[in-house]
Amino acid sequence: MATIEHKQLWQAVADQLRDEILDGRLAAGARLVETELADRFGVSRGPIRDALTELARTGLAVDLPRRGTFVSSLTEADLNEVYVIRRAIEEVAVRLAISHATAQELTELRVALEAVEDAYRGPDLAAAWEADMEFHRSYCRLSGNGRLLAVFEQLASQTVLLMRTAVATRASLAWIPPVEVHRHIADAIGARDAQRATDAVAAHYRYTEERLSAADRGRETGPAPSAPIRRSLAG
Amino acid sequence: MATIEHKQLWQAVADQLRDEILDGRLAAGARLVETELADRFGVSRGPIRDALTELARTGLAVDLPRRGTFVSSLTEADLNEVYVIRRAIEEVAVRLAISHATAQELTELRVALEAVEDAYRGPDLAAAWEADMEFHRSYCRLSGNGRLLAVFEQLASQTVLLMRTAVATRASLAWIPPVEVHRHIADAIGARDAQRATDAVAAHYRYTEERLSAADRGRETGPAPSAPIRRSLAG
DNA sequence: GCGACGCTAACTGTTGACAATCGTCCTGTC
DNA sequence: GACAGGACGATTGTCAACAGTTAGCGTCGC
Repeated sequence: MATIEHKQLWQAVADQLRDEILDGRLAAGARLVETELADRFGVSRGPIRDALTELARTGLAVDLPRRGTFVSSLTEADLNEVYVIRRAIEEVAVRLAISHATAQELTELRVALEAVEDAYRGPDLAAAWEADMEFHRSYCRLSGNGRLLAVFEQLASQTVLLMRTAVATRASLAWIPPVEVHRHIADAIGARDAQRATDAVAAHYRYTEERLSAADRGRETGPAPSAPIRRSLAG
Repeated sequence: MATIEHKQLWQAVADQLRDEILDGRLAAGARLVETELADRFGVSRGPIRDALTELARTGLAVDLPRRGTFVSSLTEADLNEVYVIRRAIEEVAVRLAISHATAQELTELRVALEAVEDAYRGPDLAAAWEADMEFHRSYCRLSGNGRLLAVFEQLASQTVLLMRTAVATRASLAWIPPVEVHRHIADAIGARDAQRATDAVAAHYRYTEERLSAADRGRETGPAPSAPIRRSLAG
């Protein structure tokens, strides 16, 4: 059923820019000038504009009217916002997935889980995060609720960006890969135990918060307080 | 603090189209042709395109590449999707609002509640729905989570559209205004009782589902069941 | 020396035109 | 009579240019 995607220009541009933002080549706060990008990609400003609105839609960029588009500078507060919503919708997602996913569909969850565990064993953190997101995406997809999946997608790309900045200031995060929490979620869904699955999701996010707090305590002794990231454009 | 809004053209167009979709002048499935709209609004196709992508983003229209944009035809399944997510995020929203909204901010909730009750007493269903959405929007705003509010906004406009189509096929809905459920939510938040507030939101959505099921049963046997408590859809 | 004003450069918002693609109608054939 | 194929029309995707606005910088007045 793989329909050939006649990719629009703006999609190709958006994909490219998304990658560059997520792997840090485009730093937070960087300005995305339409004319520059148009030159660089060899297309006119139209598709560039479409790509930038797409990035703004997914939260990777912010669009200030008449002023330009900038790579998002996400902060601690943003991280909390994202996790609060992800937890809420994923708790629902696992329940929905349990109630109407076929046994065959549930196997793809285990595949995704193993990919996560493998990836976190490796050295490439960015790849691990992608696998991580793909695992969560799996059961959001299996929920059968397209809008839920869409909300998740938005938050997923922001999550990766947030992890980047979090690790940048708190290197210790990289040493505590979140593996068991994912296995618990997969197990509970596999057993079609709704209550346990919900709890497992909740536990996942409690664990994540705990990791962040622990890393924070470690950071308090060192430099870099969190304040000055905001409004890098005014300075 | 009222900063002057230099409204972009596409925003004005999007607002206008949104109104027309929500009050039914633009029927579900209607085609939105860029050149036509450009003529009608006296602007070029650029801002029209932006407006259409905005409508697509909020779910009021769907964009088929190379084919055009159409007013969304939302179905029963969409209604379920929307309500599932709204329930999930609103349960969180009330808890957040309780934990960090000032007493003064909570008063705006009561104002919104009274607006809802007044509106449902009147004959204008569309206005009642808007007031209804504004009530829910209040505590989503008070949650302090901007992304949560953004997700709500998307779903809110779809909700209004869904109610339109639901009433079109099940007139009996108009006779059962959902008033008490809102008061329970407001009361629980006002008392800063997180558990009761969460339960009240859950009850709200159970009640809504019940109303829809009841209307469905009424529809299966024949048109309009009796026992009217309150009157009148559009008079 | 410090703050306010005005100028300049750069960029976005908007426009109209061109080109590629899709749906539709008509025709011809099986 | 139904279906495949081709031409036409309509509509979107893309492009290049114009106009208005914003930020930065220098200059003037105090």
